[in-house]
Amino acid sequence: MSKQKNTEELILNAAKKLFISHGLEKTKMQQIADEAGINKALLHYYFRSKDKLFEAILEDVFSEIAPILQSFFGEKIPFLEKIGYFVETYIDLIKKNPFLPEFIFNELNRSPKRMINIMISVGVNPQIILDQMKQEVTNGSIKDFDPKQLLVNILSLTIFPLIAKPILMGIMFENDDKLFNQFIEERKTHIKDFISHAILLK
Amino acid sequence: MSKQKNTEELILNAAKKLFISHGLEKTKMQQIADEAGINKALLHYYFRSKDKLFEAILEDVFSEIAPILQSFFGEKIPFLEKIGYFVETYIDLIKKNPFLPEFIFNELNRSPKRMINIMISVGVNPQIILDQMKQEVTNGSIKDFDPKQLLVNILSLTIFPLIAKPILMGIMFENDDKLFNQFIEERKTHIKDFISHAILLK
DNA sequence: TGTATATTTGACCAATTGGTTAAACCAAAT
DNA sequence: ATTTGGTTTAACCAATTGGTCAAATATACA
Repeated sequence: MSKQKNTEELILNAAKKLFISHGLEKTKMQQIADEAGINKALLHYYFRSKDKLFEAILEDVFSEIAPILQSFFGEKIPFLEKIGYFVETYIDLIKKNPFLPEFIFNELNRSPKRMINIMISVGVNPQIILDQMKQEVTNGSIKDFDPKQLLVNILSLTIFPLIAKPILMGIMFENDDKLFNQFIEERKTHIKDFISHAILLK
Repeated sequence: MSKQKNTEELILNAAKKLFISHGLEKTKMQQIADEAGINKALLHYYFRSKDKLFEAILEDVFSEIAPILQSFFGEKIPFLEKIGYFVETYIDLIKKNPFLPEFIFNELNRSPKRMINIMISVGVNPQIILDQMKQEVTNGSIKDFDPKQLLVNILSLTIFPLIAKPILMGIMFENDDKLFNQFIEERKTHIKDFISHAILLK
């Protein structure tokens, strides 16, 4: 079977797999060709250069992440629910794509401007959620913390442990993947609890 | 002037500057030689290979960070003070060496085992601070959160914003360095406040 | 001064890598 | 069957890069 799919898709799949797990510079055009089972020149035939191919992958990856970011930054659901939902969907996304955090982080430092543009084009606009937090403060439902600090706290608590997986694994979980996964799973509720205790006015 | 210092130090300084700001693979031996004002072959004369040279820099960098980690993970000072001290010294360290987080993070993903060994050899042992937290819980001075979650929270809140500087700058601070620095400076007290509110029993 | 030892240099090498090109292949239309 | 157009391939190229080496230079020592 697998009568041979669309060659372009063959390339995209191979490139995605390798770019995400090894990054831009460590992934060689020859590797992508091998992974796709085709000739190297074909890569240049379909996509002009390595950079163009990489960019195609970037867009593809971000179209996957976009909905999560949009619901977090944009939708008008209650604040604490929003946090819980964000933590949960983000963690699940990373579980399915373990190399995503490193990939995004590397790309972010390689060309920040491009990434920021993608973020913005995908609907990331902190103003809405910042306003929402200010509202909650004047409501008297949460303590008077700087909304920007609060926003960064949420992102930190959610994203950092996944980025720092290797070091945490080595130092706190004896390199046991199961233990680490359980820890992350528990985090889904812990982060919401922790933030609730920190900001809720009794 | 500059009668020419010890050649070895010349190399180490040049290599440190370039490795830290551009990473291992993007830094070329020729660049290091140019930066040091010497011939490329001399690099191989003093340090056998690029890897050996890089390792020397790694050790150097970590000897700078070691004291901070040791006082956080090791010393027996009161818990909240410890957090405040850690946040403050860590942020100040990064302000002096802006490329350190990216450098460490990259190296961490490049060869986690080596980094973990360095960490351990430098005195990072989470058991002590975890025990300290358990103690505080049984004391009844802080709420009954899982100490591991708490530890990761502290690290996340402190380290993540510095790692994520480019994206935060672009999305929340209009790429204004001054604004961002002020935000980070305020974080020194905010993190301690935030954690206090979250874990302290009234 | 002459000689051994350590340092420095320029030229060179082999491997890797992104990219190019001319020719071969193949399916559909004439 | 032949032409035509897109597709695929093998061979090749130029640039980069970590590393080597023999010769040159400086330094110390007798």
